[in-house]
Amino acid sequence: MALPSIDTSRLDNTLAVIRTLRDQGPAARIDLGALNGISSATVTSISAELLQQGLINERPPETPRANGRGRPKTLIELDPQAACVVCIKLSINEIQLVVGDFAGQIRHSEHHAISTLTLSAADLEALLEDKISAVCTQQLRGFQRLAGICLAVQGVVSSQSGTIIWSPALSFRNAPIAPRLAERFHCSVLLENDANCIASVLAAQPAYADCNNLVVIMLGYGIGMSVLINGVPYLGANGSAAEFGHSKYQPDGALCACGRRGCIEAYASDYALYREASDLLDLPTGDSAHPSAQQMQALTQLAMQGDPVAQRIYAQAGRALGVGIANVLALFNPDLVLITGSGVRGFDAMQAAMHAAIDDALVAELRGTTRIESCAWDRDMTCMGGIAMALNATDGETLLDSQAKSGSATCL
Amino acid sequence: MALPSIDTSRLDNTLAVIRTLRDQGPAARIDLGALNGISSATVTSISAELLQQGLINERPPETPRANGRGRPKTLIELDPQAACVVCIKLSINEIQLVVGDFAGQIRHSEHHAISTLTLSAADLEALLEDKISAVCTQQLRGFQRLAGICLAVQGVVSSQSGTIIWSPALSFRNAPIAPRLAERFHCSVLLENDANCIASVLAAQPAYADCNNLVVIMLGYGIGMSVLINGVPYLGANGSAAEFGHSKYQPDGALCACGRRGCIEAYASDYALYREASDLLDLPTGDSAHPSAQQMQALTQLAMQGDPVAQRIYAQAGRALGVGIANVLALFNPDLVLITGSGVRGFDAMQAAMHAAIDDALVAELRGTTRIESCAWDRDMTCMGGIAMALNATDGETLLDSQAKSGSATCL
DNA sequence: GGTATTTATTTTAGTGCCTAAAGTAAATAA
DNA sequence: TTATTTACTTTAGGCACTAAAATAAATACC
Repeated sequence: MALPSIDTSRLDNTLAVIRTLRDQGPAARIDLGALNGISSATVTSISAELLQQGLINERPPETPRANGRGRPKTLIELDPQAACVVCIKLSINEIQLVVGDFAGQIRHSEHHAISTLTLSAADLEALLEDKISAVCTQQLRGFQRLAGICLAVQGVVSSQSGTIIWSPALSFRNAPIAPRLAERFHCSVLLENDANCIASVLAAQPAYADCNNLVVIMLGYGIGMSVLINGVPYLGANGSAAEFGHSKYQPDGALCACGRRGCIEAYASDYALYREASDLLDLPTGDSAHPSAQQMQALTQLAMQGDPVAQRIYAQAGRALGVGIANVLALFNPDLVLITGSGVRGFDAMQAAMHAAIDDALVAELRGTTRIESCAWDRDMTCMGGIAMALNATDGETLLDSQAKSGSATCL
Repeated sequence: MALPSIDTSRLDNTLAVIRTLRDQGPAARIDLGALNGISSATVTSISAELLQQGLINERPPETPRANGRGRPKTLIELDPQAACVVCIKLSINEIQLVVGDFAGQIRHSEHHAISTLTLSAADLEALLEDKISAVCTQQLRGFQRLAGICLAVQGVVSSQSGTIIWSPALSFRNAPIAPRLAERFHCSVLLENDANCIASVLAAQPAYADCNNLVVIMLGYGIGMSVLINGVPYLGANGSAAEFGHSKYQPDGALCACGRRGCIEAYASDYALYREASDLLDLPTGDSAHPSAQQMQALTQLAMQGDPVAQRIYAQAGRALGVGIANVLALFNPDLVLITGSGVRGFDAMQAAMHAAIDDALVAELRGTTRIESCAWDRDMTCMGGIAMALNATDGETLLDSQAKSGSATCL
């Protein structure tokens, strides 16, 4: 039972104003009131505090006056320097570091090739500390504070305890990495599944704004999923919810990277497709258990050009994906299933078989009104989502902190 | 984005007091404060209003004084007469009507044998109106108001629109029944899936109180499921979430009542078990497509007594159930999966195969810490849950209503 | 039996947050 | 220059809460 609490309306309203400014950009007090269902008098009061705390700025009036008569609006905007967050994406053999400012804009991005599978837990911790320190020294001049760090990891993570339970990028398990970093950098550290980060970005797009139940499936080396219920990632009891890739297509079917048989991932992931294909087709040589983007590109192209063997392999993947999605529809009944990730490059070759499998598996009543769509992907989306989530998670702290020192400016 | 709202704390706190009294029985103001995180001064104020509105009563002090010194507690309790709700359970060839009072106690229960599959939508509406009217006339004397009606239905329902989308008990589809009844009886009508009602009852039990993510699987003629996330049933976009019975075991497998192939239900439901068994075993004659409790009892008994054919059939059902549960674990990662329903009578015969299938399907990291348990079932649980849900849903209205007439007593 | 002590409830005084309405500011239109 | 329009700020008042004081109703102790 939810405890009915003391009045938190001032905090709620202040956070709502900050988030509206972040999502929609500079806005007038009267509009902030309308958007958030509060009176403009209250916005005046809130914005006076935020100004005093240095979290927002008033925009100078535009010289070429906007349309309409009456007193012109005075726009307020987040002070980008008020805080910053760092997002680190950890994937197989690569880490990406991104810095975002208080207004949610990306300020800096860097990639590092690292053979992640050879790291020990201590190595990873040292590596991350090192990279984050370097970014702090080089990129965070002028920011009032480092509000938080988001670690976006492929695999199963426990956000609550900040533990990486199991990641395909790492050879060790159960690493409580977030508390370590939090202690080292004196800020809150958010540990997130990469699919949840991407889903948060997608959910913020106007085209998907009306989806209260959104499922995002990420095709790539592995297969990930995120379920957003009213915009919030569904995590389950210990963070291993939404493991679509390891739901079943065929009991006793193909071997999966997890060690079990018949997982969707064992049919429709990059490594599964390439495993099937490499014996039968003339494809670029290389580590066929960890196919590169070039290798996958070659395979996809064969299917697109009509090669029957490649087409058969993609159709099989589509069927597995379709049965998996049918289960997702039956169990989650989402408004929308969005398929993305680097693997969407081959989606056209899977699509027909996938839809056939879904129609075959479920009667219309259970398919419901769920839309199933694919969506373009780029590799920066994860960190954009991580930045947004880290800011959201730390706004309360930032507020408290700036109330405490209330104006006495200290820089990093 | 959630709109930060005007201050609803008085309403929240009042509802919290009412619910605490319903869940825990009579309580003192000071305890109500402690339980809900509000001051006893506030409870005094709230309870004064509720007394004036006739929703609660003060208990006379107990004559043999309780232990301890100091001023004795004055217990307040819900006035059972302040309101009542009716729950109707609609299942194959039977409807049950139950009356509950404002304190959540069952006051009356009746069963009617009805051949539900021959009803038209209009017939059903007329039937329900008739039965509810009769109950109102005979059973609701003395209650201040009929706060609401809960219709608990097997199958897919849209709670939002009050439409029965698809039920195995009915031969028609898409019946907007709830608005009709609401109009007829001038009260709010809640349409719920039967599994959600049962899950609500189970979730309220102290043994399962710490489960934020609870999955309840109902074995019976069909197979139903309810997912409770923080105590609230997860409904999905149009109410067809948690259709575990129609998630897949084997693409192109056994034929299901839904018309598709390979559903879990096509292996582990009563009709599936009996279909397999009736050709091979000497079982009571009768409609083997809709086996009775007696028929199922006979089949279960054979398996329990060691009949190898019956055991093989139950083991197969267990495997299907296991694969289905593995998918549920991968996708929902609940704290607890509770297996109940009339079909638990045969659970012992399925259990070993089920656990083997789960272990086979999922690595330990994905099985996580989920407990999988079975739990006894009785046929009144659905309506108990319906009563509880209806009361919860209508407390706000009851409050408003009694504020409006504020003391001027009118009886039904 | 009469006080002291303990515990529960009610009353009082004060705070925080919000809103509507009135007042002020800053523009354009006439 | 004045009227009108629109945005923002100030004022006055209300509601809900809490802490602390006051009151109530018991038991414990002498």
